[in-house]
Amino acid sequence: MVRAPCCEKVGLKKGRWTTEEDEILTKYIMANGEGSWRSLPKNAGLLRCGKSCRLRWINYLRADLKRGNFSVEEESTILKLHASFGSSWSLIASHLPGRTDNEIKNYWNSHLSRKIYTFHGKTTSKGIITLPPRRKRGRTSRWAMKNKNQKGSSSTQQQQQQIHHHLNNEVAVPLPPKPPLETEKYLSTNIILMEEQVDGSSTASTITNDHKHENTTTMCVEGEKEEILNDDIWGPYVEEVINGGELVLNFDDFMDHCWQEASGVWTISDEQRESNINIVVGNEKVDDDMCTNVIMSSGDHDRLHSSSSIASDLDQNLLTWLWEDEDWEKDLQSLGEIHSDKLKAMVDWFLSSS
DNA sequence: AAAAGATGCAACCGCCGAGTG
DNA sequence: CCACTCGGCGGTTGCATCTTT
Repeated sequence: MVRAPCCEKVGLKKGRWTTEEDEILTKYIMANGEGSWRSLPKNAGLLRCGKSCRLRWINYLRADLKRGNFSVEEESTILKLHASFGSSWSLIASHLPGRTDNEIKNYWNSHLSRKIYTFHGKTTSKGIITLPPRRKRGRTSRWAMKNKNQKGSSSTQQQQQQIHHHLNNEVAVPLPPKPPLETEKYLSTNIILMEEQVDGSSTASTITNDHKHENTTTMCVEGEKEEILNDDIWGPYVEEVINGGELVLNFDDFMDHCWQEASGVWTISDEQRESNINIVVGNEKVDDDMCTNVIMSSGDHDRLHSSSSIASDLDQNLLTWLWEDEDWEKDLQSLGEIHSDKLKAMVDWFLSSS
Protein backbone atom coordinates (compact mmCIF):
# COMPACT_ATOMS: atom_id res chain seq x y z
CA MET A 1 0.00 0.00 0.00
CA VAL A 2 1.34 3.39 -0.85
CA ARG A 3 1.56 5.54 2.21
CA ALA A 4 -0.26 8.80 2.15
CA PRO A 5 1.91 11.84 2.63
CA CYS A 6 1.82 13.32 6.08
CA CYS A 7 0.12 16.33 4.62
CA GLU A 8 -0.75 17.87 1.32
CA LYS A 9 2.61 19.06 0.10
CA VAL A 10 1.50 21.06 -2.88
CA GLY A 11 2.00 24.74 -2.21
CA LEU A 12 3.81 24.19 1.04
CA LYS A 13 6.99 26.02 1.81
CA LYS A 14 10.24 24.18 2.25
CA GLY A 15 13.71 25.12 3.32
CA ARG A 16 14.88 27.48 6.02
CA TRP A 17 12.40 28.89 8.44
CA THR A 18 12.03 32.64 8.64
CA THR A 19 11.83 34.59 11.89
CA GLU A 20 8.20 35.33 11.17
CA GLU A 21 7.38 31.66 10.79
CA ASP A 22 9.24 30.91 13.99
CA GLU A 23 7.21 33.51 15.82
CA ILE A 24 3.93 32.18 14.50
CA LEU A 25 4.81 28.64 15.43
CA THR A 26 6.07 29.58 18.87
CA LYS A 27 3.01 31.66 19.69
CA TYR A 28 0.67 28.95 18.53
CA ILE A 29 2.34 26.23 20.57
CA MET A 30 2.55 28.46 23.63
CA ALA A 31 -1.18 29.01 23.34
CA ASN A 32 -2.28 25.54 22.31
CA GLY A 33 0.47 23.21 23.37
CA GLU A 34 2.38 20.65 21.38
CA GLY A 35 0.78 17.90 19.38
CA SER A 36 -1.70 17.59 16.54
CA TRP A 37 1.13 18.36 14.19
CA ARG A 38 -0.88 17.50 11.16
CA SER A 39 -3.48 20.13 11.79
CA LEU A 40 -1.13 22.62 13.40
CA PRO A 41 0.10 24.41 10.27
CA LYS A 42 -3.41 25.00 9.03
CA ASN A 43 -4.61 26.22 12.40
CA ALA A 44 -1.58 28.39 12.95
CA GLY A 45 -1.62 29.78 9.47
CA LEU A 46 1.67 28.33 8.37
CA LEU A 47 2.40 27.08 4.89
CA ARG A 48 4.43 24.23 6.25
CA CYS A 49 4.14 20.51 6.59
CA GLY A 50 3.19 19.31 10.05
CA LYS A 51 6.34 17.29 10.32
CA SER A 52 8.37 20.33 9.44
CA CYS A 53 6.65 22.28 12.22
CA ARG A 54 7.32 19.54 14.71
CA LEU A 55 10.96 19.34 13.72
CA ARG A 56 11.41 23.08 13.89
CA TRP A 57 9.87 23.21 17.33
CA ILE A 58 11.70 20.25 18.77
CA ASN A 59 15.09 21.00 17.32
CA TYR A 60 15.18 24.74 17.47
CA LEU A 61 12.38 26.67 19.11
CA ARG A 62 11.78 24.84 22.36
CA ALA A 63 12.65 26.98 25.34
CA ASP A 64 14.54 24.27 27.19
CA LEU A 65 17.10 23.79 24.48
CA LYS A 66 20.72 24.30 25.34
CA ARG A 67 22.50 26.07 22.55
CA GLY A 68 26.18 26.36 21.92
CA ASN A 69 29.12 24.04 21.90
CA PHE A 70 29.07 20.67 23.54
CA SER A 71 30.97 20.53 26.79
CA VAL A 72 33.66 18.00 27.48
CA GLU A 73 31.25 16.16 29.76
CA GLU A 74 28.57 16.06 27.11
CA GLU A 75 31.01 14.78 24.56
CA SER A 76 32.13 12.11 26.92
CA THR A 77 28.54 11.11 27.56
CA ILE A 78 27.83 10.87 23.87
CA LEU A 79 30.86 8.70 23.33
CA LYS A 80 29.90 6.35 26.09
CA LEU A 81 26.25 6.17 25.14
CA HIS A 82 27.06 5.65 21.52
CA ALA A 83 29.22 2.76 22.59
CA SER A 84 26.22 1.22 24.29
CA PHE A 85 23.33 2.24 22.08
CA GLY A 86 24.84 2.88 18.69
CA SER A 87 22.93 5.33 16.54
CA SER A 88 19.93 5.59 18.81
CA TRP A 89 20.16 9.33 18.87
CA SER A 90 16.91 9.93 20.64
CA LEU A 91 17.99 7.59 23.38
CA ILE A 92 21.30 9.36 23.70
CA ALA A 93 19.54 12.71 23.65
CA SER A 94 17.37 11.63 26.56
CA HIS A 95 20.52 11.54 28.68
CA LEU A 96 21.59 15.00 27.62
CA PRO A 97 19.14 17.61 28.85
CA GLY A 98 18.67 20.43 26.40
CA ARG A 99 20.18 18.57 23.50
CA THR A 100 18.22 17.15 20.62
CA ASP A 101 18.77 13.92 18.79
CA ASN A 102 19.38 15.87 15.62
CA GLU A 103 21.99 18.03 17.26
CA ILE A 104 23.77 15.06 18.72
CA LYS A 105 23.60 13.21 15.46
CA ASN A 106 25.11 16.17 13.65
CA TYR A 107 27.76 16.54 16.27
CA TRP A 108 28.61 12.90 16.04
CA ASN A 109 28.79 12.94 12.27
CA SER A 110 30.82 16.09 12.01
CA HIS A 111 33.08 15.80 15.04
CA LEU A 112 33.16 12.51 16.80
CA SER A 113 32.79 9.89 14.13
CA ARG A 114 35.87 11.06 12.31
CA LYS A 115 37.82 11.03 15.49
CA ILE A 116 37.04 7.48 16.24
CA TYR A 117 37.35 4.42 14.19
CA THR A 118 39.11 1.16 14.62
CA PHE A 119 41.60 -0.69 12.70
CA HIS A 120 40.21 -2.44 9.69
CA GLY A 121 41.06 -6.06 9.27
CA LYS A 122 40.49 -6.57 12.95
CA THR A 123 38.81 -9.82 13.73
CA THR A 124 38.98 -10.08 17.49
CA SER A 125 36.78 -8.26 19.94
CA LYS A 126 39.62 -6.04 20.96
CA GLY A 127 40.07 -2.86 19.09
CA ILE A 128 42.02 0.32 18.90
CA ILE A 129 40.65 3.77 19.02
CA THR A 130 42.33 6.26 16.84
CA LEU A 131 41.48 9.88 16.46
CA PRO A 132 42.93 11.47 13.39
CA PRO A 133 43.52 15.15 13.96
CA ARG A 134 40.59 17.30 13.18
CA ARG A 135 41.21 19.02 9.96
CA LYS A 136 40.53 22.64 9.44
CA ARG A 137 38.27 23.66 6.69
CA GLY A 138 39.91 23.80 3.38
CA ARG A 139 41.02 21.52 0.70
CA THR A 140 40.32 17.88 0.49
CA SER A 141 41.53 15.70 3.27
CA ARG A 142 42.14 12.05 2.79
CA TRP A 143 39.42 11.27 5.24
CA ALA A 144 36.88 13.37 3.43
CA MET A 145 37.85 12.02 0.07
CA LYS A 146 37.56 8.52 1.33
CA ASN A 147 34.12 9.17 2.67
CA LYS A 148 33.13 10.86 -0.53
CA ASN A 149 34.28 7.92 -2.59
CA GLN A 150 32.35 5.57 -0.40
CA LYS A 151 29.10 7.43 -0.85
CA GLY A 152 26.59 5.33 -2.65
CA SER A 153 28.32 2.17 -1.65
CA SER A 154 26.42 1.74 1.57
CA SER A 155 29.38 2.81 3.63
CA THR A 156 27.14 3.62 6.53
CA GLN A 157 25.72 0.16 6.46
CA GLN A 158 29.17 -1.33 6.42
CA GLN A 159 30.19 0.76 9.35
CA GLN A 160 27.09 -0.12 11.28
CA GLN A 161 27.74 -3.78 10.68
CA GLN A 162 31.21 -3.40 12.05
CA ILE A 163 30.48 -1.67 15.28
CA HIS A 164 32.50 -3.24 18.01
CA HIS A 165 32.39 -3.02 21.70
CA HIS A 166 35.63 -2.57 23.46
CA LEU A 167 37.46 -3.14 26.64
CA ASN A 168 36.10 -1.54 29.76
CA ASN A 169 34.69 1.86 28.95
CA GLU A 170 36.06 2.12 25.50
CA VAL A 171 33.82 3.29 22.80
CA ALA A 172 32.30 1.19 20.09
CA VAL A 173 33.35 2.54 16.79
CA PRO A 174 32.63 1.95 13.13
CA LEU A 175 35.36 0.36 11.14
CA PRO A 176 36.43 1.90 7.89
CA PRO A 177 35.89 -0.42 4.98
CA LYS A 178 38.70 -2.02 3.12
CA PRO A 179 40.15 0.12 0.40
CA PRO A 180 39.45 -1.39 -3.00
CA LEU A 181 43.08 -1.64 -3.95
CA GLU A 182 45.28 -4.16 -5.55
CA THR A 183 47.21 -6.27 -3.16
CA GLU A 184 50.78 -7.24 -2.70
CA LYS A 185 52.18 -9.31 0.09
CA TYR A 186 55.05 -8.29 2.29
CA LEU A 187 57.20 -10.09 4.71
CA SER A 188 56.08 -8.60 7.97
CA THR A 189 54.49 -5.68 9.70
CA ASN A 190 55.88 -3.97 12.74
CA ILE A 191 54.54 -1.45 15.15
CA ILE A 192 57.08 0.97 16.51
CA LEU A 193 56.12 2.35 19.88
CA MET A 194 57.79 5.54 20.96
CA GLU A 195 58.47 6.07 24.62
CA GLU A 196 60.15 8.86 26.49
CA GLN A 197 62.53 7.87 29.23
CA VAL A 198 63.16 9.54 32.57
CA ASP A 199 66.52 10.85 31.39
CA GLY A 200 64.91 12.63 28.48
CA SER A 201 65.89 10.17 25.85
CA SER A 202 63.31 8.19 23.99
CA THR A 203 63.15 4.65 22.86
CA ALA A 204 61.44 2.94 20.03
CA SER A 205 60.18 -0.55 20.68
CA THR A 206 59.59 -2.55 17.59
CA ILE A 207 56.95 -5.20 17.80
CA THR A 208 56.49 -7.56 14.92
CA ASN A 209 53.53 -9.77 14.28
CA ASP A 210 55.47 -12.39 12.49
CA HIS A 211 58.35 -12.96 14.84
CA LYS A 212 56.62 -11.83 17.98
CA HIS A 213 59.55 -10.08 19.47
CA GLU A 214 60.46 -6.68 20.70
CA ASN A 215 63.66 -4.76 20.44
CA THR A 216 64.37 -1.32 21.68
CA THR A 217 66.38 1.42 20.09
CA THR A 218 67.37 4.64 21.76
CA MET A 219 65.88 7.41 19.75
CA CYS A 220 67.23 10.63 21.17
CA VAL A 221 69.18 12.12 23.98
CA GLU A 222 68.76 14.97 26.41
CA GLY A 223 68.81 18.29 24.66
CA GLU A 224 66.89 17.11 21.68
CA LYS A 225 63.90 16.39 23.81
CA GLU A 226 62.08 19.63 23.41
CA GLU A 227 62.52 19.80 19.70
CA ILE A 228 61.30 16.30 19.29
CA LEU A 229 58.29 16.70 21.48
CA ASN A 230 57.31 19.75 19.52
CA ASP A 231 57.16 17.76 16.36
CA ASP A 232 53.70 16.69 17.23
CA ILE A 233 53.69 13.09 16.28
CA TRP A 234 51.94 10.83 18.69
CA GLY A 235 51.61 7.14 18.76
CA PRO A 236 52.76 4.11 16.90
CA TYR A 237 54.05 3.89 13.43
CA VAL A 238 53.53 0.89 11.30
CA GLU A 239 56.53 -0.35 9.55
CA GLU A 240 56.48 -2.58 6.51
CA VAL A 241 59.58 -4.62 5.96
CA ILE A 242 59.97 -5.09 2.26
CA ASN A 243 62.71 -7.15 0.81
CA GLY A 244 65.26 -5.84 3.22
CA GLY A 245 64.12 -2.26 2.87
CA GLU A 246 61.54 -0.51 5.01
CA LEU A 247 58.41 1.39 4.42
CA VAL A 248 57.20 3.25 7.45
CA LEU A 249 53.73 4.68 7.37
CA ASN A 250 51.94 6.70 9.93
CA PHE A 251 48.77 5.30 11.32
CA ASP A 252 46.49 7.26 9.03
CA ASP A 253 48.29 6.14 5.95
CA PHE A 254 48.35 2.64 7.19
CA MET A 255 44.62 2.84 7.74
CA ASP A 256 44.13 4.06 4.24
CA HIS A 257 46.37 1.74 2.37
CA CYS A 258 46.93 -1.42 4.32
CA TRP A 259 44.72 -4.22 5.39
CA GLN A 260 44.96 -7.72 6.66
CA GLU A 261 43.75 -10.62 4.65
CA ALA A 262 42.01 -13.61 6.10
CA SER A 263 45.28 -15.50 5.97
CA GLY A 264 46.76 -12.95 8.33
CA VAL A 265 49.08 -11.52 5.73
CA TRP A 266 49.28 -7.77 5.71
CA THR A 267 48.84 -6.08 2.42
CA ILE A 268 49.57 -2.62 1.15
CA SER A 269 48.42 -0.86 -1.97
CA ASP A 270 50.75 -0.54 -4.91
CA GLU A 271 50.06 3.14 -4.99
CA GLN A 272 51.25 3.72 -1.48
CA ARG A 273 54.22 1.47 -1.79
CA GLU A 274 55.44 3.14 -4.94
CA SER A 275 55.09 6.60 -3.58
CA ASN A 276 56.53 5.97 -0.17
CA ILE A 277 58.94 3.15 -0.30
CA ASN A 278 61.84 3.89 1.97
CA ILE A 279 60.15 7.02 3.18
CA VAL A 280 58.86 7.67 6.65
CA VAL A 281 55.58 9.43 6.27
CA GLY A 282 55.04 11.27 9.50
CA ASN A 283 51.83 12.64 10.86
CA GLU A 284 51.29 16.12 9.62
CA LYS A 285 51.08 18.82 12.19
CA VAL A 286 47.80 20.28 11.23
CA ASP A 287 47.85 23.68 12.82
CA ASP A 288 50.95 25.12 11.27
CA ASP A 289 51.40 22.76 8.37
CA MET A 290 54.55 21.28 9.77
CA CYS A 291 55.22 17.98 8.10
CA THR A 292 57.61 15.38 9.31
CA ASN A 293 58.33 13.40 6.23
CA VAL A 294 61.69 11.78 6.59
CA ILE A 295 63.81 9.81 4.25
CA MET A 296 64.84 6.64 5.97
CA SER A 297 67.17 3.95 4.93
CA SER A 298 66.84 0.39 5.97
CA GLY A 299 66.99 -0.04 9.71
CA ASP A 300 68.49 3.38 10.28
CA HIS A 301 66.79 4.42 13.46
CA ASP A 302 69.28 7.20 14.11
CA ARG A 303 68.17 8.94 11.02
CA LEU A 304 64.59 8.31 11.93
CA HIS A 305 64.96 9.94 15.30
CA SER A 306 66.85 12.91 14.02
CA SER A 307 64.05 14.06 11.83
CA SER A 308 60.95 12.38 13.01
CA SER A 309 59.15 12.91 16.27
CA ILE A 310 58.19 10.93 19.23
CA ALA A 311 55.35 10.49 21.62
CA SER A 312 56.16 10.89 25.24
CA ASP A 313 54.97 9.16 28.35
CA LEU A 314 53.90 5.98 26.73
CA ASP A 315 51.56 4.68 29.37
CA GLN A 316 49.47 7.76 29.81
CA ASN A 317 49.89 9.70 26.67
CA LEU A 318 50.44 7.35 23.84
CA LEU A 319 46.85 7.66 22.83
CA THR A 320 46.85 11.40 23.02
CA TRP A 321 47.56 11.52 19.35
CA LEU A 322 44.02 10.35 19.05
CA TRP A 323 42.76 13.73 19.99
CA GLU A 324 42.88 17.19 18.64
CA ASP A 325 46.17 18.86 19.26
CA GLU A 326 45.19 21.56 21.69
CA ASP A 327 42.54 19.75 23.62
CA TRP A 328 43.87 16.31 24.06
CA GLU A 329 44.44 16.65 27.75
CA LYS A 330 40.91 17.79 28.39
CA ASP A 331 39.50 15.19 26.09
CA LEU A 332 41.53 12.51 27.69
CA GLN A 333 40.19 13.43 31.08
CA SER A 334 36.70 13.54 29.72
CA LEU A 335 36.89 9.96 28.64
CA GLY A 336 38.10 8.94 32.00
CA GLU A 337 41.43 7.49 32.72
CA ILE A 338 43.12 5.86 29.83
CA HIS A 339 45.47 3.22 31.07
CA SER A 340 48.22 1.29 29.56
CA ASP A 341 45.82 -1.62 29.23
CA LYS A 342 44.56 0.03 26.08
CA LEU A 343 48.04 0.02 24.79
CA LYS A 344 48.41 -3.55 25.87
CA ALA A 345 45.17 -4.38 24.12
CA MET A 346 46.48 -2.77 21.00
CA VAL A 347 49.67 -4.73 21.16
CA ASP A 348 47.81 -7.93 22.02
CA TRP A 349 45.60 -7.47 19.09
CA PHE A 350 48.53 -6.80 16.85
CA LEU A 351 50.36 -9.88 17.96
CA SER A 352 47.25 -12.03 17.80
CA SER A 353 46.58 -11.02 14.23
CA SER A 354 49.54 -12.83 12.82
C1' DA B 1 41.22 38.41 -4.66
C1' DA B 2 39.20 34.47 -6.48
C1' DA B 3 38.35 29.69 -6.83
C1' DA B 4 38.03 25.24 -4.88
C1' DG B 5 36.23 22.48 -1.84
C1' DA B 6 35.65 21.05 3.19
C1' DT B 7 32.63 21.76 7.05
C1' DG B 8 28.58 22.31 10.03
C1' DC B 9 24.02 22.11 10.64
C1' DA B 10 19.12 22.91 9.63
C1' DA B 11 15.83 20.63 7.29
C1' DC B 12 13.95 16.97 4.56
C1' DC B 13 12.77 12.12 3.45
C1' DG B 14 11.16 7.67 4.06
C1' DC B 15 10.36 4.05 7.10
C1' DC B 16 8.41 2.04 11.26
C1' DG B 17 5.53 1.09 15.27
C1' DA B 18 1.70 2.36 18.15
C1' DG B 19 -2.85 3.61 18.33
C1' DT B 20 -7.57 3.72 16.68
C1' DG B 21 -11.93 2.67 14.49
C1' DC C 1 -7.43 -8.66 11.31
C1' DC C 2 -7.27 -4.64 8.32
C1' DA C 3 -6.71 0.05 6.88
C1' DC C 4 -5.27 4.11 8.12
C1' DT C 5 -3.25 8.15 10.82
C1' DC C 6 0.14 10.06 13.51
C1' DG C 7 4.37 10.78 15.83
C1' DG C 8 8.98 9.59 16.04
C1' DC C 9 13.34 8.18 14.38
C1' DG C 10 17.70 7.64 11.70
C1' DG C 11 19.82 8.66 7.40
C1' DT C 12 20.66 11.98 4.03
C1' DT C 13 20.80 16.36 1.60
C1' DG C 14 21.43 21.26 0.54
C1' DC C 15 23.50 25.30 1.32
C1' DA C 16 25.84 29.08 3.79
C1' DT C 17 30.14 29.67 5.64
C1' DC C 18 34.84 29.09 6.15
C1' DT C 19 39.75 27.74 5.04
C1' DT C 20 43.25 26.79 1.95
C1' DT C 21 45.63 27.32 -2.25
